[in-house]
Amino acid sequence: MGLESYRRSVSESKRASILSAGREIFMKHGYSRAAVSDIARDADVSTATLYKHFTSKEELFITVVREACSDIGNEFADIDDGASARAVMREAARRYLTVQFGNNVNALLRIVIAEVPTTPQVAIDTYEIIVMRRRKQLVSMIDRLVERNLLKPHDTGRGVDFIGGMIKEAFIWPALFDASVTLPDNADEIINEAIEIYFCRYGV
Amino acid sequence: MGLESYRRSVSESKRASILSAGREIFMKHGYSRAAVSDIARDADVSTATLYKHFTSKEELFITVVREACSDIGNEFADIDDGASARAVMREAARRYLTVQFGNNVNALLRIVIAEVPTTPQVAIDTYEIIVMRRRKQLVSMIDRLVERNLLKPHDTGRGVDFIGGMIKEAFIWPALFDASVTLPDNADEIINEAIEIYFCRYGV
Amino acid sequence: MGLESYRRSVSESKRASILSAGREIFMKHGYSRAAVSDIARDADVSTATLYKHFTSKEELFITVVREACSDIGNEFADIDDGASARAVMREAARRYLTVQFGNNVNALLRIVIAEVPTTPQVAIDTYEIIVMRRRKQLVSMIDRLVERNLLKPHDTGRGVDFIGGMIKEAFIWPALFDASVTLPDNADEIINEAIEIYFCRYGV
Amino acid sequence: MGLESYRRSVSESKRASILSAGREIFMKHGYSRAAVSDIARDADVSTATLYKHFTSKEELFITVVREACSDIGNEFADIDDGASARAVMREAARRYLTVQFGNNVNALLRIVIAEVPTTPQVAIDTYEIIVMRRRKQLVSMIDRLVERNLLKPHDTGRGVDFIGGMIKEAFIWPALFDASVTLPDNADEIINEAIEIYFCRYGV
DNA sequence: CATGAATGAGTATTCATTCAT
DNA sequence: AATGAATGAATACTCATTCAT
Repeated sequence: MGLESYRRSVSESKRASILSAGREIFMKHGYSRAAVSDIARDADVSTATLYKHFTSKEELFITVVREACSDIGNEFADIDDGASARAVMREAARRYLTVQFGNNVNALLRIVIAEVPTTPQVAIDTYEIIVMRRRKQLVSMIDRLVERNLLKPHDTGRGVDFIGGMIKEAFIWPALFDASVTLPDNADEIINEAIEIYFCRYGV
Repeated sequence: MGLESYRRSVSESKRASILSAGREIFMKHGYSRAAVSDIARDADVSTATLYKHFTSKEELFITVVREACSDIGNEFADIDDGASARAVMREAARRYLTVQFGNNVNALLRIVIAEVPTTPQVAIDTYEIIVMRRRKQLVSMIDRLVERNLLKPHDTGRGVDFIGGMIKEAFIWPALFDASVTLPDNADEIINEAIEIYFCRYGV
Repeated sequence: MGLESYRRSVSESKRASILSAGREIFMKHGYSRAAVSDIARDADVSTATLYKHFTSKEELFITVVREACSDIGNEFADIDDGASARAVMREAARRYLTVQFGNNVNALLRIVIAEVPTTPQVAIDTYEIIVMRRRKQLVSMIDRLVERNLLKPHDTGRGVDFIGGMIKEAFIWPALFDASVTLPDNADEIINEAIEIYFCRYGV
Repeated sequence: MGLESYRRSVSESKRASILSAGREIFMKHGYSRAAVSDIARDADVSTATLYKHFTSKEELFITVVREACSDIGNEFADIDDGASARAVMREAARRYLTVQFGNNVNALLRIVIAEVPTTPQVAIDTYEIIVMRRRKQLVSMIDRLVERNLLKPHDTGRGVDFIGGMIKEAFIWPALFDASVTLPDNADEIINEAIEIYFCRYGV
């Protein structure tokens, strides 16, 4: 029993180090140019062991992406929903960007997008997590603002798309094309203006 | 002389067919998985001929991207700038999306983004064309609406980013992750609402 | 442990067969026309395995040359240094030629010389082994003859060059230009005359 | 007639410039790595024209070698044969080395040697010119010294081989393995000592 | 369970030679 | 006669995956 659990924990730790090495290598070189043998080396396991844990490079990649995305969507969980509407939305935007840039999600997005022609499902799944899961959280957040009569009743799903689009255009889109792009200094200013636009239309 | 011009025309036509085949293959398989030999075969030339025209796979790819982008930015040229502000903006949005989906620019964007880690300059250049060149056209378009007193004076550059972001979020972003995505039926509806939001804030 | 040593022995044997096949192919076709894939085939390994053992064609070639030269310089070790001066020198000349023709060193020299413009260091290194290492042995051999008062004191380094040159001119030089040249029947006669010349000048 | 001779002269000049370019490129890169198209470019002709003059790369190479060797053997023609034996031999050695190093014959020799496995006849022919033709001249030169009773009667052919070997060992052999080797400063000293050795044995 | 050696199926690129004009 | 575009065959090297121990 003890032996078995020891083995399992060793195995788990190997799996984790493979995933970590995989994440690093995939981010650095993209999918095609990432070499499985490099990942195995960096994870201090043999390629055979790697293949015991993941049946193919593709599966490894998918798992890396999933793990990397696992936190996404929870970043809005504990936002103070008693605050002013503007404060709630500002906080949401900040957390969104913090996760996106802090976890280097952009680098992963790039690779996922790159693999659309060859493994379309990965990209679709990732979109589901990266965009739709967050969207759901944000929609219910906005819905609560409507309930509190801080916003007019409106199509809040579409509303989230609109304000999300404004934020993405300013911060994510440039970062997608240039790995060296970081959050600009005037981020708050842009966020605030986007929120004002939103309130112009949907504020009470 | 006749010989020379004959040769040039043959050569031009080969070059064109290489570019066309390259475009197709790159779009279908992405950069890394596209085989130069496949491109040559589809273009009905030998690989050696291909290499006479383009010194490397990378150069071929860059040229494909450039040609595909050559029209971009001109799509707004002849918009009737005497029309109503809403009409002008609606027309611009439509043309933007028509070019984007009609020329399958999204597929190229995917590949360009994929190559950010290995050939960053290509992505940066492409961003310049795809985003900045259009942005400039759109900004001067909006500026004219301001001049005509149809919009309040405002930071029109940032304005273009905002409305562009709203449009992209709804149409381009999903298409980036899923090659089968097309323009939805309710496109006009979304476009109109985005424009209304814009007018709420910046309309007279 | 058993596994490891088994693996090592398999690996060693593959390495050896690659070197042997490489030597044969290089000798038959020269460096440029030797195909790595042919070497792999003859060695009964895949090209990938070959590249596990040697990182490039060049490295394989260098190793082939080194192995082929590994004996060189030792051929004079156990010459009876109590014999007459003429006998000692005759024996040295014979052994020199035996190694040179027996191991087909001439064929390797050809290839090394061929690669002077592209990989100069290989040739310089090989010269060091083929010429200088032997020279050192021979010089100390002659020095002992001087010590024994069988030869007058003289610049023995230059002396070795002179007698070596006479031998090479007669046997090696023609073999360098014609792969079918072998040791002629009257070799001894020529060797003896060269030695006589030497004694005329440097004998007591 | 005038037209025809004009054409012939143009053709001759093209041929000459191909040979000259070929010589340069072959010397710089060796045979295998020399590109026919580069030679054509440097000679300012099309590849097709090149192939009108020479049916193959090999034939071009052979011709280059032949032309480069055409002067060889004549360098001893006008040596003052009334001078002292030592002076005659010293002068011959000097001229030999001047031609060898001045015309960069060593570089050509390298390539010829390199091609022994693939085109053996070229090397054999070249050996005939480089070694045997000169040998004949030198033998008759030595014979005259014997006639003049400045040297004892002896096998002058073998004698030339011996003294030639001593010279080659000191100067040519190192240059063969290292393109940067030039004639050393103490060349005369070595030449003189070789000649002394010769006189020890064959002088009157 | 873990290994690392082995592989087969690719891939980009080059070059001597030919051929239509 | 001269051209230069075109080619087919070749070649060094890579990598995801498997398998004997």
